[in-house]
This record gives sequence, structure tokens and C-alpha cells, in this order.
Amino acid sequence: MFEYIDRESVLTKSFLEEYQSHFRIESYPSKTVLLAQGQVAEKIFWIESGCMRIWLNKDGQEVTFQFFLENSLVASIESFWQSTPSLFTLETIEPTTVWVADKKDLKPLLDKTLQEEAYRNLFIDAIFQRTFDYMQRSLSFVQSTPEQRYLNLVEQRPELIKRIAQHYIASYIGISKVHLSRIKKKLLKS
Amino acid sequence: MFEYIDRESVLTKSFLEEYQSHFRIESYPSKTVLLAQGQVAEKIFWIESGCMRIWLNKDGQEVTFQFFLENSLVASIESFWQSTPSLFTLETIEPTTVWVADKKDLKPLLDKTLQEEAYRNLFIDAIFQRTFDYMQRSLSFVQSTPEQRYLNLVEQRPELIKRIAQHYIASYIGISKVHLSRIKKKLLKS
DNA sequence: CTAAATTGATAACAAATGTTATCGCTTTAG
DNA sequence: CTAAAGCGATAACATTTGTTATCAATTTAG
Repeated sequence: MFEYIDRESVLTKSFLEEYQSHFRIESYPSKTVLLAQGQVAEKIFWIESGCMRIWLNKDGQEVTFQFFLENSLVASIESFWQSTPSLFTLETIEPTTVWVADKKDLKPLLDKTLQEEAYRNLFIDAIFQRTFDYMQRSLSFVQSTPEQRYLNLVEQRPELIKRIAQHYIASYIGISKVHLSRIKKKLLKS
Repeated sequence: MFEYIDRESVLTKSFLEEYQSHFRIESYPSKTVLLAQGQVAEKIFWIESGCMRIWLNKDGQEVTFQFFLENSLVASIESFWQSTPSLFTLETIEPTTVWVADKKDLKPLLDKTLQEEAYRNLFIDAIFQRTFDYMQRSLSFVQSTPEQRYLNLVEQRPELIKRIAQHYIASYIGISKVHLSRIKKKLLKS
């Protein structure tokens, strides 16, 4: 886990060791719910291998809002940060191995880390990046057709297209699975 | 301008005075472009009175992405923070009076402010709030029908519905102006 | 004050998208 | 290994949504 972070960040070794001490490794089969819609997120996950999605209920149908692959940090971020009931259910969609930590252990350490200017700036940039990602996502709905959204995904996140069942992709794009199938057929012809 | 901030934040008087010294007041008529799509944002605005929107071009049509009313801080946030070309055009939609500051003057002051824990936490919370807002917006497109998105707006931002022309609202919701008119008619009947 | 522009509603039609059901083909569980 | 579940394609049909054009009412610019 931390070999990866090390390549990407300026976190020093001592910080890393402190963080690592709070994480434990766990494995789950596919379709395991790690956080249910309505619960408050008390844990954070680092995906070592496998894949998850967050989804929510829309008139009895599951709508997928986001995917997470290995080497990413996952939490129901708004629930984790604000201690509000999660809007989403977090569920594995492949057999998945993660590093888990409890929020109560991590929070003091994070506050300490943010005292230091370099880390603080990294942290702020990371949140901003998240903001821009969501902005782009919102934008894609008013700016692009479903076909364009699919093509963007093919270009920008080809791993998702390869690994993830098509009906999940469809709801992520905001269309029905039948319609996505039609779009693919049309694209094949042209 | 700063009377307002004062009520809402923990900024001390000395900080406020330093910030205020960088702002100047300006007024524009309706339909004034303050930042064009493709330019890098070098200014930040505090709206004293009036109303703006940010929009972008979609196949020759203007699509409205966001509105800003008085007492809010406005910039093409991703352009301002990352110094990248703005995705949006910022334009007034009413006669508008703003406080303006230049990014080059504000940045050093902001860095200094963020040294202090209380301000830093405020700042981080503010960015997170922005993230959650965009998350909700993305979510609304996969989770809700256009009619539900309109009703949410009526409930949560009634000022927008009252003040802003319907065709702007329509593109903000992600539908055509004709369709919004139809939705309103249907709602009247029920 | 007056002409021009903007706004919101509406109709008629076209295109996009959803729903339901069916059918092979994989994959998974036991 | 075998039965069950999951998956992707497809067809038929219903519904939603977009497009274009028109009109009356209102607002704006000069």
C-alpha cells in the first residue's frame, strides 16, 4: 500500500509509519456491502486489489454513482467528513482486498499533518481536484449527449469499460442499459 | 461587503482590513462579460448587488452552468486556482455591482491566512462544501427526472426561479426551454 | 414615448430514451 | 459437473424530450 503513496507524495517516512500503524488488511468477496446508505461512515479504505462502486436507490432501482479501482482511497466522503448519514451504499463488485482504518484513529493524525504547510497544500489541492472532477461530471450532463459521455469514458477510463458490467456503466452515465447497448451498436456501424 | 462576511466568519478585524484594501468597487450593466471562456481568471468578484451566470458553448447554444446572486464570491474557480483556461464565460444577467480584487494581490494574503489553524479549517470546510454541492448536482442527473430537478430548485433556490429568465433555468436543469414550459403546465394541473 | 428585443406559452412533428420481455451465452455457487 | 444467476443483445412499443415556428405580453434601449 504505502509503496504506492510514496511514489506520489511528499509524505515523509515517519508520517507514513504512523499512518500505516492504523491500517489493517481485509478481504471481501464480490457484492459485499462495506457501508449502507443511511449509515455514518466510520472507516476509510485503501484498495489494494479489486473494485467497488457506490450506488443509491431510485424508485427501487440501483443507480451507480461512482467506481473505485485499486490504489485509491475510498470513503463516502461527505459522510466521513461531515458525520452525516451516507447518501450511498459502498459495495464491492469484485473480490477485493483493502487496507482499512477507523476514522477516530485517523482524524487526530490528519489534523497534525495539516499543521505542516507542504502537506496542507497537498491536501487542499487534492480536495480541489475532487471538486473539479465533480464539476466536470455535472457539466457532462448539461453539455454532452449520452453517446458523448460514453465515448469520454471509453477514452478517459478504458479500464472501467473493460472490467465493469455494462449495466453498471449505463447507470453511471445516466441512461438505461438498453440504451447503452443501442449506442454501442450504432458506434460499431460508424 | 465586509459587514456581511463579518457576520458569518471568524476573520479578525485586521485580516479584514488587509483583504478589503485589495478590493475596489465596480458596476456593470446587464449582459457584461467579466471573463470569457478560454481566458485565465485573474480576478475574483464579490457580488454586492445583482446577478451573474457562467455558461459555455454547446453546438452554438449557450448552456448555463451556474448562477450567482449577491453576497457571494465568484470566480471561474478551476481557472483561478489552477491557472488554466476557463471552461466558462462569466456574464452579468442584471445590472450588477461588485467588489473586485486581482489574484496576484490576493494570493500571498491567502497563503498567510491559511497558516492559522482556525482559518485553514474554515477554508477546507468551504472547499468541501463546494465539492458536496457539485456532487449533489451530478447526483441529481442520475437520480432525478427533469421535473424533480425543477421542483428541487423551486424548493431550495426559490430566489433563482423568481429572478432569472426561464430559458436560463431550463439549460441549468439540463432541458430545453420548451420542455420546462411543459413541465410547469403539467404541475399547475396537478 | 416608441420600436426592438426578450420572454413564456403553445402546437406539430421528429428524435431520443425508457420499459418490458425474450433469447443465447457466460459465469458462479454448491 | 450442473443448475442457477448474471450478462449483453435485440425487438416492440410507450413515453419523454428536443426542434422549429408562431404569437401575445412584457421589458428595454434610445
